[in-house]
Amino acid sequence: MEVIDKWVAEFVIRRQHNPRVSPTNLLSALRFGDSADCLNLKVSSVLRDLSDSLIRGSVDEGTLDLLEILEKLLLQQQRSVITESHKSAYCLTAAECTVRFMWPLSASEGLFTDALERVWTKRIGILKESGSGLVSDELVKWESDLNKAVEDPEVYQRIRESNVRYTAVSFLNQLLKEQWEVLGSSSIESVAQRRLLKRKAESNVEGDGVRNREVPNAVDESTRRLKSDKVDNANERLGAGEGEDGNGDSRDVEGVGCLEGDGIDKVNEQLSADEEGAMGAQEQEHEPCLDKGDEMAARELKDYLLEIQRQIDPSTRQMQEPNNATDHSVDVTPQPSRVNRTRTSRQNHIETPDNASEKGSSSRGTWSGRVRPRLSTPVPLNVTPLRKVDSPGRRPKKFWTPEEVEALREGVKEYGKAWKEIKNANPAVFADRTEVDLKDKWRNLVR
DNA sequence: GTAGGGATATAA
DNA sequence: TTATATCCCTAC
Repeated sequence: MEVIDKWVAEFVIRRQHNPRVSPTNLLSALRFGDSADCLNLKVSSVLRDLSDSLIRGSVDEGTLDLLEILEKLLLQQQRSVITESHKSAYCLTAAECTVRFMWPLSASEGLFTDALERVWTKRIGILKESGSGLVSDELVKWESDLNKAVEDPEVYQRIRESNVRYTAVSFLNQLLKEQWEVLGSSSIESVAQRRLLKRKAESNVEGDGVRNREVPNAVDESTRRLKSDKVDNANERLGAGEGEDGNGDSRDVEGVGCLEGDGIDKVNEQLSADEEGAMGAQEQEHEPCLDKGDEMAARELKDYLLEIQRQIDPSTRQMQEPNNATDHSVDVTPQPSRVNRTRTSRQNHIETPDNASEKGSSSRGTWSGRVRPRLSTPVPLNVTPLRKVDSPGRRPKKFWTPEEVEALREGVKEYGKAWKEIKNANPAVFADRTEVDLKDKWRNLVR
């Protein structure tokens, strides 16, 4: 069952931000060891935490912790070269952790010198002693400039007015994109894709008896690696899309990368493309290696996860709503089998309560071409709420984006605490914010 | 229009 | 239970 445990953990960690699931806690709860075969899982966990931090708009010393942990994990994976995006993300995040305390007009006031000591002298001092690859020339230059800022008001002002946060977020996003691509698709999704491809191939054989011979695609390769890994449990590796040299196949990355793109929808696109051809010869050769029981269990687990997610997780449903303010939202809505849907319905489909219930009703039939495990239909409780929960008069909670925070800081610098003027000066940025929101946020920022 | 306290939701 | 972020209400 250990294999299935890992598949589920990997799948849950890699899916869209879920405030109910902490990747770190999940790994701890499932009590995976520190063996090398769990490294990909741990890397996924750190990337998920980083991604969640960015979704929350957090670029802080917790981000530095995650970047340091990521470096250690990558080194354990024998990836001896730390990428430039990793170095730059760390450098700019460290800078942001200091610059954020530069709001007083001079270095002698506020918490700037405290932050300088905490982040650069202590934290980065330890990094230097350990010979960390995160200590770059850029980092050393920033350290020098920030130390100069303590004595030189001009340097202080120059750094104070720079938009470090934006650059830090850009590098963090770049780092996440690169690392997710290296990890490739999750094990469960790889097996699910392969199963669907196989079914399609079988139907082609039954239909016309002619098979096109085609070079096995990245999905096949992922599955092959997964299956061979299963045979050799001691060396089992997750992240089936990763190549032997750590560089994922480009087609795999683009078509099957499951997180920061369109998730499962991209998987379907990959399937769509592959379905135009037929299964390659190697596909047949590898088939006997995978235990049927595990294969079916993996598929059922995936179905369960998606269904449970859709049925009981309001936060996820909110993520799936169109026009969500969060750019990072990923559509993980289970798509009906291509056999049962048209291209236009897929391309033009917009999630609404009506068609959501329509999907619910279809759960009694087949999904992805097979019988889906039944879940009892949730019955709304007919009780009087003890207190209001998001009453009609209350706006939905909307977290501040880095752009809004930056605009607010700039506004305070220019107009002081004239919230109305700040809002009017940035009508586009603060379109969804009242002047009271600005005041509340500023109160929160200076706490 | 702004400040401050309270209510609510969520994560640790 | 506590801390934090966001939203709401009300006094000035």
